Amino acid sequence: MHDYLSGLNERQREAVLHCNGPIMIVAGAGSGKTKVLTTRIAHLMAHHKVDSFNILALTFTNKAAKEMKERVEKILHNTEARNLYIGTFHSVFARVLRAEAHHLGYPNSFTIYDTDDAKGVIKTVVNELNLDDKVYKPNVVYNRISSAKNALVGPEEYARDYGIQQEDLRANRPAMGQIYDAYAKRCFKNGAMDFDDLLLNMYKLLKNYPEALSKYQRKFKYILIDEYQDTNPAQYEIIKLLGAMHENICVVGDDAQSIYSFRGATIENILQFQKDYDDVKVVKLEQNYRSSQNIIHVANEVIKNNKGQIPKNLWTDNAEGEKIKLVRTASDNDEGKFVADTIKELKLRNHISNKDVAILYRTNAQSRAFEESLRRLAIPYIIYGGLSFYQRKEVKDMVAYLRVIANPKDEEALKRIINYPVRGIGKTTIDKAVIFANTHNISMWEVLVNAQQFGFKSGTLEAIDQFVTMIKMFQTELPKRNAYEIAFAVGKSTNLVKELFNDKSTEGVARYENVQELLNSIKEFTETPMNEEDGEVGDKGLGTYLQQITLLTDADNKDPDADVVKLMTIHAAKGLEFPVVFAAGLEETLFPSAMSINTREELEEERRLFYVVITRAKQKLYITHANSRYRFGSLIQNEPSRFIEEIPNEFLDRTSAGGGPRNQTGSWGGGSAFDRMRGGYGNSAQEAEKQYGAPPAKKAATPSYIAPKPAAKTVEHVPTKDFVPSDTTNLQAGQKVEHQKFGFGVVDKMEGSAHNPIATVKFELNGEKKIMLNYAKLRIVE
DNA sequence: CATCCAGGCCTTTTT
DNA sequence: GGCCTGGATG
Repeated sequence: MHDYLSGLNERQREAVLHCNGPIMIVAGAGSGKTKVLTTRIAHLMAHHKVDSFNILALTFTNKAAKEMKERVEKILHNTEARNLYIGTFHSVFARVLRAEAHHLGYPNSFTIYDTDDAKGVIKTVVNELNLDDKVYKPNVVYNRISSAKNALVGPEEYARDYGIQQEDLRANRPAMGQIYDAYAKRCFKNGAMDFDDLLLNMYKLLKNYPEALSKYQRKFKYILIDEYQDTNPAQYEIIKLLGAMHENICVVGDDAQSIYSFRGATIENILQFQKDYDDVKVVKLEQNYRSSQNIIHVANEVIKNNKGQIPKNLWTDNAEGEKIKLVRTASDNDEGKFVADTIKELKLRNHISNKDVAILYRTNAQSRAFEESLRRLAIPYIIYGGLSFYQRKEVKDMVAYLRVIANPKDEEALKRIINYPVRGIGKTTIDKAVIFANTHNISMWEVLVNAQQFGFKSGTLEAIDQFVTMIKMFQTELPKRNAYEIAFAVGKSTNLVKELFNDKSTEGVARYENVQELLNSIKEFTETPMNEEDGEVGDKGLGTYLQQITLLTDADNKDPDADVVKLMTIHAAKGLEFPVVFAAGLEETLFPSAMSINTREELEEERRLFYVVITRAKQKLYITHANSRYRFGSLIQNEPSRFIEEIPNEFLDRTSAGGGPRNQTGSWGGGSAFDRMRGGYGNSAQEAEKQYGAPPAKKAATPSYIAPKPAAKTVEHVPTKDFVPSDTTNLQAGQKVEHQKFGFGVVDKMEGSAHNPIATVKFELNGEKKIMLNYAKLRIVE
């Protein structure tokens, strides 16, 4: 008997001990599924002597993957776990595709486009197809293409599908298929895959290249999948192909926690799994080890309102616990204050640490009020979500250089840096280069390399030549140097780092620090040992690094153990647990979202989301909602969420804060926070000021005695019919000139350098203007 | 060619 | 309330 088995309950042990054949573990919230998964992996290795190289575990987030790996290591007391293939679908497939790229015609240093890059490509092709970008908004198009890919519908299938055509026609977007096709072709030409391509191409690889299929089928003898309820059809088909040889597939999921249908996830996968294999073992984990009885009761009551679930009965041995506190506040700011005050109270009286607390909400925009109130009480916090470190402008700029060096076909990256820092290759030149590239069916990079054949002006040509020479220089260094050395050299010779260093504004300093941090991260990457395998390009090279960082999220850079209050969306909180949870913004139109109340399916997903947030809490759960809040800059009134009514009254402890009548303070911490906040609508601002001090200075309002600056209206001038700009190199004071917009005038004086001459012109209709001759077009009249 | 500002548009949720 | 885009301007 292995001692790691002793901590398991009967069902859990059953799931761990089952070795060969398909198994589905229906794991309720907090029922120890990670424990089961990790123990199962450990058991396969320790007991069944399965080689760690032959186990594949797919997770939903990098965080989950990392945790799983660490826990297996802990159980086994050795470093064998390092060889496991554990990662997100996206990162594991990226790794495979890197090794097999040649089959699909991609370079193995293919770029992975994040959402912004992808939308950039969409903008480009919509433009090139002369379509209206108001109709074909990048967001809309991106989502449509993404859904298609997640359902394994390629551009050809898309064009052929009658139903899809009808949908697009009805939506007044008949050219969607055309855009999809152009987009896919452009990405391929750029040597780039978007997130969804990682799935789609993985599927194509396994489907169309039997030798690749059998290679990975033989490699992955055991496959485990976490958060199975959130997989989409593409992922499903890939798993089916990969597992077809051994059928040792273990999926773990909870239909009640399926919250990613907007990403193409479908619960169907759970039902289909049982149909696809004859002898699926099903194990239900129903005992919850996380939460108090009250919390579990409430969760069960809520989810009961959904139709058609896998029947299960989540129960717990834990203590009854406290009631759920339901708190109404007057405004979103009061909600913030209430939460911050309560946290302070809990720390004081209940010895709760910052890190025990999470504030969870439906939309990222809700974080603002909490940030402000936490800052006022000096409670340290961290926000998950929002921009990943690698999506910040300055970091992305630097990364774009590296991308171009690793994959010069990457047009998005190329466009980003070709004139950054400014080197005189402007929009006109870029547009021209792209058009040349399209008409000659070569990459933009190739146009630049052969620029002299395309008739650029000599100045531009020189700038292009310098740029090309620099990139080429780095490319020759590529085989000899590691990612860090290259990155460091890029920072130096582009002056990028220096430029940021010289910017002493607050943001400038932050930007400089971010780039330094980027360099550190690259260094760390090059110094961390990594398991390499035959046939893999897994090296310390730049390409590997770049592919990896695109798949990192914001959460991956944060220390999960830091003693800070955590703020995040409910989606981001999936799989996590906290002693104290604030579920905020339980209001109609916000939660459930106004976008998701039109069909039963949508509403049920919102309810599952509510279920998820409830079951994150171990001991204390607060549900808050505000009477009114700011949205899009204007104040709106919200009814309490319909989900609140689904909680039986006996589990609730109702209170209001920051206005309205006060009921009872309940059994928690004396309620002094409420006493201080009984301000009500009218004076809550003043009350707050007394408590917290004056709010941070707002931008000073324009004093009323200063008249608003009258906009200097330009008197319209219609240029002479055959307006042709003159050569103004030798323009002298006293000459009469015509300006396209300002009309006729006389040159008053000449200043500026020969490089950048500036003429002061007195116009007949528009007064005196300084005209930069390099840019403005003047016709010399006499 | 680059920068600044006004006005439009937005918000689900994420690898 | 904040971000991005596009037009005006030097």
